[in-house]
Amino acid sequence: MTLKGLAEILGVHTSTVGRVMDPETRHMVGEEVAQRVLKEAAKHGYRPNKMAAALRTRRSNIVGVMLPDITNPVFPPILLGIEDELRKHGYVALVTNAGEDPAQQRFVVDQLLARQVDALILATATRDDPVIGHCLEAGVALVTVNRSEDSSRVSSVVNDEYAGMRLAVEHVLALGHSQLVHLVGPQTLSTGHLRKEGYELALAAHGVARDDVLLAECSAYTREAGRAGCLDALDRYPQATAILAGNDLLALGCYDALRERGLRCPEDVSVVGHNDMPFVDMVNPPLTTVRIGHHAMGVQAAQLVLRQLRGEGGGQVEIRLKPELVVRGSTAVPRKR
Amino acid sequence: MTLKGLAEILGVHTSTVGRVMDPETRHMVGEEVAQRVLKEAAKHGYRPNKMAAALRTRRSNIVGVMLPDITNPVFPPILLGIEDELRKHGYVALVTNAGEDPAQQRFVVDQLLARQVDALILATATRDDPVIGHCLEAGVALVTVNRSEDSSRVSSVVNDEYAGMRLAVEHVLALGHSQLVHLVGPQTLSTGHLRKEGYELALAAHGVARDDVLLAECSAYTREAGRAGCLDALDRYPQATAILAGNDLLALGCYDALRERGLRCPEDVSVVGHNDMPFVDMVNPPLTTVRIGHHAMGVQAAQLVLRQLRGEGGGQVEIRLKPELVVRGSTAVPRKR
DNA sequence: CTGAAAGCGCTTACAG
DNA sequence: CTGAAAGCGCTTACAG
Repeated sequence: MTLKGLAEILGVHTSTVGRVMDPETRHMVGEEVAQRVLKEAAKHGYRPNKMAAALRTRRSNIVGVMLPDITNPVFPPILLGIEDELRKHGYVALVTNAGEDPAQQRFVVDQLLARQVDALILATATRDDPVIGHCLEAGVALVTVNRSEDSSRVSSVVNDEYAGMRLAVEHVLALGHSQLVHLVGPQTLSTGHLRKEGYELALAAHGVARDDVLLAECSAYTREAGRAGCLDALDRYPQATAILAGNDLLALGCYDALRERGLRCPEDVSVVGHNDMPFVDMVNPPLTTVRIGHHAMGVQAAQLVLRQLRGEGGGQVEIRLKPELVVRGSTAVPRKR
Repeated sequence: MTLKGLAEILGVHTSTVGRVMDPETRHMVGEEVAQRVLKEAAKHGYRPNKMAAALRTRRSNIVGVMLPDITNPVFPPILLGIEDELRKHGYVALVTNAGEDPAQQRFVVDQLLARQVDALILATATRDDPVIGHCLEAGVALVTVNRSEDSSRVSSVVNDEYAGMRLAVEHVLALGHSQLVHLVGPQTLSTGHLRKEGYELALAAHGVARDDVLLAECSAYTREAGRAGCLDALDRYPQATAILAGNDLLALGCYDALRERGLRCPEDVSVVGHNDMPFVDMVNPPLTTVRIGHHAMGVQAAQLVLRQLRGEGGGQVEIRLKPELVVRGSTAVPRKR
């Protein structure tokens, strides 16, 4: 059933029916006519075609969301936050998984743009992201979530990574550890980079000598990469008693590596994660980690992009959420040596 | 940039440009003209407006996907499977979280329909689902994934729940357990209902007396409900040595409950889950569970709905995937009593 | 308060 | 091989 169809049945003009269907313009129509229209529409289960409306108004009320991997447990809560907030304002999210490959991401962005999204929320940003340039050229409203670019050409909502790493460092220092290794996440990502800097900054603030700032690289935020990175760290720094992992997935990989080497956590080595993703309180041992407000991050990202759409500019901003330390069983006083 | 804009620049008719843009009709246009059009389009970064095309052709190439809760780790892999398959065929998924409330789900379905989705994949189905009736009335292509209705008015892709429960039952029986409790999931859902039946059937097949078919109900598939259900089971059946949980979340709730009661798993009580969701191999103890092919389920659901869209009817079907038992540390020989 | 008309950006049957 | 025209279902400036 269409506007035209209803109009014919009712013997009025389509524009009259159209005005009744929109609460904003309903008052322009006589009360009696409006009631007849409404009744007839309900009778036929009339559902306005939003695509046609979008074509006409050049507003789809759709926000595209690009994720690197929905299977990574940090993203569902972010997505939930985005959706909750968008829905409140009459928007929907068009979510797609694009992986980490820029070519594929570009393709996905083009798909989203071809579908006339009003704005884009990217959870895929790298520190120097060619895809973002592409989006900017297209002139869509744009916000980055969870990760940010180094340049500030686009607004973002992120965790305060320095603060998070400082919490982790101070926790193990307070326990009495002096030989810490940071399992560094991908340096192409702001999270990996800033956590590394945060680690170095926190150690410096506590007067730790440069030579005692131990690092081991992980190629990706995966359990497997964490295992490899941890094995490497154990080889190179046998003196280490605490591992600060770049995220929880890496921390779980550490568990694998420690088990392989016959080391116990936390008796031999303490481990701290990052994210507090679901169920890390159930692993063995329960993971001490830095909790990031992923849902809130999604909400803020949606609000930010909506503000852009309303033209409430105010320039590029970066919104940083404060993380929180969650102490569980994977950290303890260091072993005697 | 639009077709019209390009046509004006090139001095040809919009329909000519349109024909060039579509690979299917490109051959209708002279080689030389086609090349000029393509070059000009590339130069302006022309991106066809799919909404306009959808309006005209009455085909959006969008499939709506409704999930109860993206935060539940079983859904991301399903979603990934759906997206992978849809993308191959030029479709995109419009994913929304709707929770378990039918009124909210109805609202969400209406949103999706208003956005002109060609088809719907529901991961929210209940055994008798009013929302499905609503979808059917609207006349969209429709498939149910992971869960199914009791009536067979709609095609579905599900796990073979009887087979899964039989694997679980035979595993603990083989270990020597004789007093099993099944932590029953919600009976409004096909998964909860069929796993319960599968449990009863498997026990019957092994000649277990009716009085030894122990059950405890859980109100939802959550860790908290699993804890409550397990506590209840421990009170009512102190003789039980093995718990077969309706899903992994319930199984994790059992871990909480057992810990509260000072019982060890698997020494005092064995626990089997269902789903093999991510990271249950890392909990303490690693969970023995029934692995369900969620990604494959998503792929099949997408294929099925695409087949419907192509008009390859063949009536309503139910595709059942075979589960697989994954034995880990949460099951062992029963304690001496 | 209501109607007539134009147009959003495409696609496609019909001509030539 | 190319063009002219109609129309998908809306919205909205303009009349009356």
